[in-house]
Amino acid sequence: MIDKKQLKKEQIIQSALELFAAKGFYNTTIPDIALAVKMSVGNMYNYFTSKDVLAKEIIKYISVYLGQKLREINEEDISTKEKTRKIVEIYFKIASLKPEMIDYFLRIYLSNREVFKDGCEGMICVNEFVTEIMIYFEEGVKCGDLREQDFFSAFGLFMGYLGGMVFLKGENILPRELDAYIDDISHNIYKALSV
Amino acid sequence: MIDKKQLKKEQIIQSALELFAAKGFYNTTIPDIALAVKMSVGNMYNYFTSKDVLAKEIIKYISVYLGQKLREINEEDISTKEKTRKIVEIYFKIASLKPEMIDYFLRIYLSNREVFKDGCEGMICVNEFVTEIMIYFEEGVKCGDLREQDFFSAFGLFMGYLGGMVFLKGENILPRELDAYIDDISHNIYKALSV
Amino acid sequence: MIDKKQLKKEQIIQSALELFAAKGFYNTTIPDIALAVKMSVGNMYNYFTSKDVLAKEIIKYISVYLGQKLREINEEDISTKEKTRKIVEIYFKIASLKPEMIDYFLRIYLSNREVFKDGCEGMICVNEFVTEIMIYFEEGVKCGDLREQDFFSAFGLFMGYLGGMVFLKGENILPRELDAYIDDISHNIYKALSV
Amino acid sequence: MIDKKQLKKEQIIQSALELFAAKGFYNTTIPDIALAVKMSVGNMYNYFTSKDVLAKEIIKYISVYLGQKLREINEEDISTKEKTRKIVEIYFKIASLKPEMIDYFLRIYLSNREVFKDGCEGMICVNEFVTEIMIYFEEGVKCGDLREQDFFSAFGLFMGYLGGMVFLKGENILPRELDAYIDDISHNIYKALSV
DNA sequence: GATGAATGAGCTTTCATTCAT
DNA sequence: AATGAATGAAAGCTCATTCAT
Repeated sequence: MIDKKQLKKEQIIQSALELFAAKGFYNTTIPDIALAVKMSVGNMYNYFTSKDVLAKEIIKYISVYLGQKLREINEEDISTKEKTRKIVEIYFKIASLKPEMIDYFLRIYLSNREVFKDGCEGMICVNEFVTEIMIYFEEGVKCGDLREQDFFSAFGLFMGYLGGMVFLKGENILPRELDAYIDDISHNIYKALSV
Repeated sequence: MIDKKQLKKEQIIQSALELFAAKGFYNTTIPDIALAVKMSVGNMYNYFTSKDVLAKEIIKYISVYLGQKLREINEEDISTKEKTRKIVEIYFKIASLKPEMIDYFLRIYLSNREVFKDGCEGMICVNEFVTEIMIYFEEGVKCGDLREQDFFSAFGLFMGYLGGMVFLKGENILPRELDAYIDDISHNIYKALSV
Repeated sequence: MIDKKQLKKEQIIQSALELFAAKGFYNTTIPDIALAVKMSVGNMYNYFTSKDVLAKEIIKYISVYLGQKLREINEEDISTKEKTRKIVEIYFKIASLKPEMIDYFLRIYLSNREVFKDGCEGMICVNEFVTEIMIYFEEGVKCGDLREQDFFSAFGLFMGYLGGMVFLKGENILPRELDAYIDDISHNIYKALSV
Repeated sequence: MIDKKQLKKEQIIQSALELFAAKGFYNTTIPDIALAVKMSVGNMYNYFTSKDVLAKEIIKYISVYLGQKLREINEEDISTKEKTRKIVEIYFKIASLKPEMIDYFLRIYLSNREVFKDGCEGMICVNEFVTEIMIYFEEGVKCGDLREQDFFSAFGLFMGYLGGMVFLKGENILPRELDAYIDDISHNIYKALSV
């Protein structure tokens, strides 16, 4: 019983995620989502008390997903340089295979402050994801690979860079596929952060 | 006479820019803007044929403004390293003094594709700005300071990084002022891009 | 359930028909209609996707209604002369008892081309009605009562004449009631069309 | 001086007539008309105190024009039968050469009661035109060609028929040109009205 | 849990008319 | 006479949310 409800919830999250990422938060209506999940509009509200709440649950869902992927890399016994590359790889892989996730992160979560204002202050809703980047960075520093510096500067570099590239890709501005940039980008990042 | 109309237009652009950046495109209404310019709703449409058109004029206005600032740096007779630092400085300075400009760029222009779809394809509406970054990069390569690589990879690094930092600042996540990061960031960028 | 929705739809059609006929298409607002049906504005759009669509459904509704009345006359086993008179009679009867129908036909449907342009090309939306006039005419020709001539010439005479009279009545120009003209008019029409 | 103003007025009437006939009363704006006359919106109001007043002046202008054409026929020394034909001919000729006039009559004047309600009661604004039809009819009766009957019945036949044909033509429903129907129609009308 | 009709506030846009110049 | 910026009321339509069933 309880599992069934959880399952429905995740179906809604997945469909809403795709629609929000594709059309934007304000251009996606609850009826749109209900249609996609093949559920009545009214019933949607038995699972999420409002559109905003749904949006917040989605970003948490994404954070957990991405955090999990990063954790797997962090747990590997490889050099910081290799980790750096693997993170770039997985980020671009997700951007290719599940573009709605990265898109949601960049275009919905980062850009609609008013929606996430209450309940996602600071990094509450992307906690799992940020934590893994933090671990990557701190371990890199600890083992002497990375230069000690303000974490946020490193975080901004890493995430801003990757996000920027996905943005450019989304605008059809990049002349090549994302994968083609993996070498350049991981090289640049490691070069910037290393001692 | 003709000047007066142009002046009013710029007043609208400035007010709308602030409101859009502060509250988002869909949460800013034409009546909101009209109120801010002390003008009737109907009269707004004598200056801009639609809300979308206004949004597009704003991004062009910003692009010209930022482009001009960057051009001044590009025209200085200084090393690439110094230019890199000056660009970071000016970007953060604008983000502090006219935060609505960078916010508009990041949260309105980059995130509401549907609004800018027609008329701002590719980089049409941010042309002036991008061009200057391109000049910075190509001259850096030419004089042997920067490593030759795909421009977009370099562009993504530079702009993604700076944008990311402003985002973090906007979320009140950064423990220090933006200025405090200038050293780290310009160092990181130059290190990443240099030969 | 399904019947209930259909019923509401017809209530809207009836109320809108009356309002459009009385005040014109552009002077009747959706709020006006909603008020008349005691329904919220928003809910109106659960029944008709736009004001134009509503207008088109109304003309089809009228066409079916009038067509049905004419079919009953066509199916009677009487002379063409008698049929002619009965058609004039029923037309004037409807113009008296349900004046909104004829008014809608003459003043809304015929006069607002732009509204009916898409979806009511040619005679699509008044098909049932025109068909019966065609049957009346062709049978009259076949049995030797009516002169063979271009159908549209006969149609224009019949419908233009009746419409013209209702117009004059509507303008309070006619000195007598419509019924008082039945003899003259059916005589004139039959005289004009007969061999 | 006074002539110049009168001239401008007629230019406005002509342009407005075309626009109203083509796009309808409510879809033609004062700016539209001003543009067509190459005059400022504000100045329009020095010639006509309101859009409604303009519409009324136009119908009077048309009535005078059509009345004049009919008077010429009425003054000819020909049989009623020939007059009937000539009236049909001139009506169709105008419908071909100056379609905006007949269209205005049928689609603007007859269909937008609310606009002409005050100031064009009864037949005030189409007086010249109706008068000539009346003269045609009464002279026809006097000389023994036409059957004595209620004038409005005859008027409705004549005008309803001709208007109906032009309507059908306007809807692209008629398979042939209007001229091709002149024989049939004048025959039908004369047959209907003659003794 | 499930349905979808119902609500109503709110949005963008239009336009006849006015008025300062 | 002439201009066209300015006004502001009102329109069509949307949509998050509620609620009777």
